[in-house]
Amino acid sequence: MRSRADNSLAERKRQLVADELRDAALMLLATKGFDLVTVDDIVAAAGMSRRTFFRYFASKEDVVVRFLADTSADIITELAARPPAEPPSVALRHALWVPLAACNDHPEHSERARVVVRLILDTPALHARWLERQIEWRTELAAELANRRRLDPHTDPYPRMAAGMALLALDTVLQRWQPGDDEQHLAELMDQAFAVVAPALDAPAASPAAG
Amino acid sequence: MRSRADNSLAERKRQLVADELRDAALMLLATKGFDLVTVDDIVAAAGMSRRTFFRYFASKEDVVVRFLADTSADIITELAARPPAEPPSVALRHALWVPLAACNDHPEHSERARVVVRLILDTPALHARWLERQIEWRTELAAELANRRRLDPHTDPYPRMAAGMALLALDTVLQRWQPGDDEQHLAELMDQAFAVVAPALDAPAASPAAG
DNA sequence: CTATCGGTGGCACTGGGTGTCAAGTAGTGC
DNA sequence: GCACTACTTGACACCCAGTGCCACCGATAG
Repeated sequence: MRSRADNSLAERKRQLVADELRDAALMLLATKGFDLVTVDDIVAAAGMSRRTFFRYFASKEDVVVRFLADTSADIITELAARPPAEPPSVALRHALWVPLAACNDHPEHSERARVVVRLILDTPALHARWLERQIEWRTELAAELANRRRLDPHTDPYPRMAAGMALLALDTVLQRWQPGDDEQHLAELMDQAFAVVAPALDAPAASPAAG
Repeated sequence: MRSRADNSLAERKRQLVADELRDAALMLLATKGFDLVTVDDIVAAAGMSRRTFFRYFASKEDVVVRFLADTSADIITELAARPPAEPPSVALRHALWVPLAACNDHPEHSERARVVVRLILDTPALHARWLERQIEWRTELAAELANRRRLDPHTDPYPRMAAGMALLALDTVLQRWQPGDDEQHLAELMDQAFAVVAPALDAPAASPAAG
């Protein structure tokens, strides 16, 4: 029995089909708008059947959101790899930078990523799915933060809120991402966003009975 | 021509129909789960036609989310009514308390609100719509915060992020809302959540060139 | 050559959501 | 009583997203 994650011929063929569908979908959706493109339009452009599309993507939203989410899955492992003594704001800033750095590695990929970000932020249905995905990251980041500070994630609100603030910073950067921005400008936006939340991220542990 | 917001007989009849649909929907959805109940089930329980349901609610999600969102619409006016000299953390805490206070005014309403909150947090589709609604509040809160501090919301990330942190605090409270909690316990949760974000909310204005 | 296995397409079906139209129900003026 | 108007409702047809099912096809193993 072959694993699903190996590099066999079958697996590469699957990846090829997925890429073809994704490219056709992103091209159509970005140009014509999300709700003006049907799945039939996408599969017609990709030369495949409607049924095949749903074997590779759970929904029409999924093909868009996953394009960004896949590159963002490494933020948790990056946070876990940061030195334990590092202040939370610094560790989180490095972790959240991973997906942006991945985008900037290839300029043409970066440009398409920016267009997809715009599409997501401007389409309510996509924005909702995007936030839904962020909820998962928030939970995982919170678990890692709780582990770092030896806090109980069920009684202490800090880990979950710190993770939420970090993702809020990412959201702010994406919101302000302009067409001409290079990697350095993106880094500046990131620094500005984290400068806002850093006082809360790095604040000493609050007294539990603050009421 | 009559206004849509007046208290005419026709308007009260409309409200009656909307309440009937909402009650039937919430009862079914909360007990059987969101995706195990069809719109046909709801309208059958309410004794109305499928078409009528969609005249009163934009979607199956809408009937659930609006139940909470309607009581939460006043947070912006409350923020605008707070004294200008008040620190952002205090003003926002008071604004975000409005919907929770509205819930606690009537215990039986509060109990149903808690059940609906659970339903939303546990149903991905509903959670996504809920966050989507929060984005609107964030934008309005950000505008009000920018107005308070004489900041340009297009160049300064603070207003939008401060609004996001406040909503993050609300989310944290809702997440930790337990069956037996009275108003005082809810206030404590709120204080704990705002204690985490307060250092960022009330931090002095950062230098624009923080990169 | 055949059995099997993974991928594919066709097809029917459920369910959310919309446009349209005929019918019913008030209120108003005559 | 009658016509006119405004508003609401239900029924029907329709579009589209998403799923279950089955037949088919190509590659590979025996």
